[in-house]
Amino acid sequence: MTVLNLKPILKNRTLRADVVEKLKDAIIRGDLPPGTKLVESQLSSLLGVSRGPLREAIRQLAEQGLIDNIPYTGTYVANITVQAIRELYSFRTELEQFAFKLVWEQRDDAFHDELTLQLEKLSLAIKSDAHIATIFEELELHNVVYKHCGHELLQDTWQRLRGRLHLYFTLHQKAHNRTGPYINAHDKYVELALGDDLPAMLDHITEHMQQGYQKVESLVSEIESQN
Amino acid sequence: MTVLNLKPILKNRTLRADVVEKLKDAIIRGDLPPGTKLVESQLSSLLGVSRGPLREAIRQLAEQGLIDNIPYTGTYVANITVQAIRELYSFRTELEQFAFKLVWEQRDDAFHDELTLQLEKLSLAIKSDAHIATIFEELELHNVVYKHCGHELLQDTWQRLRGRLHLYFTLHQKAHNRTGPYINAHDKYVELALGDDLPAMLDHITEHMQQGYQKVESLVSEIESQN
DNA sequence: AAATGTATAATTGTCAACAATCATACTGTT
DNA sequence: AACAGTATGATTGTTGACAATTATACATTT
Repeated sequence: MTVLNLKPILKNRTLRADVVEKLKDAIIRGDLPPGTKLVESQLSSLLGVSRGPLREAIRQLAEQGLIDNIPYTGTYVANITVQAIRELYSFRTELEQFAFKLVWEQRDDAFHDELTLQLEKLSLAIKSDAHIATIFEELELHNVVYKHCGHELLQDTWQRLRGRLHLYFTLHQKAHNRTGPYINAHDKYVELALGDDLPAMLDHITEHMQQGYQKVESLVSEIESQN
Repeated sequence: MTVLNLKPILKNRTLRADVVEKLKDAIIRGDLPPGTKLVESQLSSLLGVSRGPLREAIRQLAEQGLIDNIPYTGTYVANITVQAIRELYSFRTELEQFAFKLVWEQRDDAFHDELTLQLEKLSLAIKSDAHIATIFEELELHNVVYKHCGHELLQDTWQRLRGRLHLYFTLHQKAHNRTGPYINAHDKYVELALGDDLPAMLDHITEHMQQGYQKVESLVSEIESQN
């Protein structure tokens, strides 16, 4: 052999998986706003793929809740509703409290280091006014906790939420040209996460999520005024 | 018009949806045991459908976690692991506690009636030794709570868990020829659910789930002994 | 005999044509 | 003019054929 073929390892090997990734990114980044109709023939030619794999990708994303499909009628980027945002934040609160209860007794050096590193990355992104990066790094910070729980079901559930959360952050950022978290919003979070007071951590999560909700609340009122 | 055409309302109108339903049922009822390889050509001819819709159905079920798909290799009914069962029960505890916190202040007559009715159905199924029906009715009982929360995200998450839970119950029943819940196991549950003591209800859920886990624990040890 | 390489068969991935359904614009009727 | 009915076009659903990949069995080499 001449060279190692790393493609199977580094790249998604099926067109379907590529399409899922690309579509998900496009939605999350706001390139395909909520409500956009996704016409199969257009999308398939745009992505250079036939309709077969595209349709399979659509099934996956529909199951993830990022798009809505109505048989014989069409596929649409999932609409944002006030209820959906509220539900996301209340559910996320429960999920993350559960995550901390699980992770608390098995926190180790790796957990400490990753959390600290991720906080630095987030701070840097905020300071640099790198809005898109800021959204990503904030989600990555919370992801550290879920990753260390050793609870696959919780992890999967979090991943499903993460996509929609990312979308809300992006839309909010686009609408107001300012990103979500303020500079010190996560300092106390990490401090408590590495401390000894679990009840205090759980309380802070409730508070943290409410603050997060406050920030996207302007998005909520805009949606409400559209009716 | 001669007669109302109710087909579009009562029936899934796409082959894909039919296949999803049929495959899900077959897995949940234990007709396709965990680990079974699902060969597309075989399944499609068995179901009288071409491979297109079948593959789309596979994407949906894979996203729901009922089957595992390895590109270019094959699709398998998801294997049961000890970890998966433990995770399911711990996660379910959190989920149902959240559900009761949500529903508590908005319980009404409909909630009361449905819960009572469902308890009767469950009791009848148990008394009649209707094992398959018993599994269904027990899940339906818990479903009443989720239905009344008005929280779609929670509801969706519960539905995803429900399939796997149903499968575990079925496998346990098949292995030991006895069904899960004992005759009075849900009496206290419903009594507390209709009462005034939320903390007591939450505590009972923890206990209830632990009892449920005890019942399928024999399934766990069997799986473990297979290694 | 064990390990390596190769050919074959089985299976999955992809595609393009065809059928079924829906939405729109148009026509005709009251 | 408003409404119902109809025809047309666009879009989704379905199918069978073809390409790419993998796994198995077999042959070859050490």
